[in-house]
Amino acid sequence: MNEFKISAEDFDLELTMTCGQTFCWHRIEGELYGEGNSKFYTFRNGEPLIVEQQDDKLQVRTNLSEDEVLNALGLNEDLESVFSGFPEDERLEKAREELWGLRIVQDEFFPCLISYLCSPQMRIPRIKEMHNKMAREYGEIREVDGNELLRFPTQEELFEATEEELRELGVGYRAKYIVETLDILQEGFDHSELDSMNYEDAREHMKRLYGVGDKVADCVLLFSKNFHEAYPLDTWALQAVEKHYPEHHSEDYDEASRNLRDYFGENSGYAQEYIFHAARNDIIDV
DNA sequence: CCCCAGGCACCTC
DNA sequence: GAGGTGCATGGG
Repeated sequence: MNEFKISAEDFDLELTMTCGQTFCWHRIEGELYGEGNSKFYTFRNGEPLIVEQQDDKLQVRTNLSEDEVLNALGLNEDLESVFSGFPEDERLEKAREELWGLRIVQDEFFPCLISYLCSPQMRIPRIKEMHNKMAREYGEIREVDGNELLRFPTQEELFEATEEELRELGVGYRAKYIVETLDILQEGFDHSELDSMNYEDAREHMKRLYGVGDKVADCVLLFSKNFHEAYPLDTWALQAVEKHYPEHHSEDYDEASRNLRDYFGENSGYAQEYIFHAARNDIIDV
């Protein structure tokens, strides 16, 4: 594997990996949502990618290109200009101070989708457990530098899983979401078609997948398809909106989503991440 | 034992 | 299209 450094200003690797947006990255030595070192890995196109932060540089081991690494970590984005595009906003400003360096990753579509299919009525650490169990059972354990790295299964590999087997892994009623969605994917659902769509069409297209509603569609579009205007509205996010942005709140998902995208603009997904994480960490109250 | 968790599909009306 | 309901599993 190649080894190189890339500059990573305005970037907090630890925060980005552990804030709950991604289930596709893993901590080497330790649990992702627990204690451990500050070295993380994932796979892209079956290639391992290992990253460690050293101040404002990243130490990288991979055969992927530097561009692919930058893209995976959301580093090909100027964080300052993302924030300068937001309206003046007290809570966002506070979240910015506390969480500066948090970036939106770009995971691979398939593992991202399957993780979020598991997310309904589930706590974040347990979604991660499910992701890891599927990786162990249907993916690959690859040894790199004496570490056992988990590669999530490909679409074809996971297609072999039955609903019953998945239930035995503990994913509950979400097993049906996974097998039904895999059928639709195998029948020719091509996620690259999303790339040429506008956001609202893309969200509707995503909802053709079984188990994908507005919220899951938004997460997958935001964290794997570069739709930074997507503003995932889960129970936390919606509570925060109701309390702090009552003028944008609505019980209707589409309406609230439109209000928030109108208010925060083309990078409203970044606003969501900062506000969501701040709310969950008592930086701003809900 | 009860409650709820980063919702969703499906059924009424 | 709006509103109600069942859903697997584990932890508080």
